[in-house]
Amino acid sequence: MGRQPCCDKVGLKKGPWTAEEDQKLNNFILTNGQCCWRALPKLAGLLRCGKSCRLRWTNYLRPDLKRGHLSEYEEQIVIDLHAQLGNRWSKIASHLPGRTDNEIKNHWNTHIKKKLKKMGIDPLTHKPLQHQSRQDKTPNDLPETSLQSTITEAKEEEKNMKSAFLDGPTMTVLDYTDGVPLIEPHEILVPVACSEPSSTSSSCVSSKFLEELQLPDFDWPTDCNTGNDNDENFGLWNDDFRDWGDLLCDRPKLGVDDDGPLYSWTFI
DNA sequence: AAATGCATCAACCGCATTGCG
DNA sequence: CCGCAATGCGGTTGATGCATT
Repeated sequence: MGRQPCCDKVGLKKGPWTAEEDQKLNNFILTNGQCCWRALPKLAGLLRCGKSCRLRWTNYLRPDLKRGHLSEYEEQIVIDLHAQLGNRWSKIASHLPGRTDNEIKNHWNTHIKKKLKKMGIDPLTHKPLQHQSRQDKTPNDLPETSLQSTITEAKEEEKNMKSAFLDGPTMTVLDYTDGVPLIEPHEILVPVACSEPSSTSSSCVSSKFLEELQLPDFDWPTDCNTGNDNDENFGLWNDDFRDWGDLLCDRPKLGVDDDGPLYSWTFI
């Protein structure tokens, strides 16, 4: 016996919503508020299932929704949060007022993923692609019996990475969620080098890190280090290393969720 | 101008989680 | 504590429009 369908689908409409349906849903919710989604279609005179109505409302009709593409600033927040939370889109969306989980998920898959790959960063792990050759293997590529040794190898590799980064930025991987490392803010260690804490020259710091990391050759966007939060074109490294104090002890807090405070951080 | 490929995003599907009796 | 219903969430699909050949 299979699972019961979420709603009686016989006679229910599917596919794109019409303007008339939108109006009915909108009017009903604005008049009555969001109540039981399952009963709503009938009450609002819609031939849709409750789930479909909820989705349409949360992703499209809600009056507080922002329209248009995510700004560079929002994109940076998404990247930071994804590094900490993984594919928990609703959690990520909760930190971006007016944006929906669906919208962020779509934007991630169509834009940010490509952007990160282009920059030599694995969008899944947020690590430089150079270190991903082994991890790129899917479980299907490996015999089941090698699982334990794979874990050991992964740990070994993590250790090696730490050593490799000894003179550069160091990150301790505490845990993984959906293949994404979770780190604590205090675990992000950056060497005191090159720049005075008060220095505004983030490019100096970043370029030194890049040299030391010996990343594969690729063209870094020229607008990566404009060092101006108001700059529409600021890139991944923008301002993140302007103030060493921030990195070493007091990273900007994005918010708080069930798991504790969320901090903005950038992996180099 | 037509065919094809690609990118985008709204919407669907099914599993997970939550709340309630 | 258990079972069921309702809701939430993330992965995936498919329609659409634009770009390229």
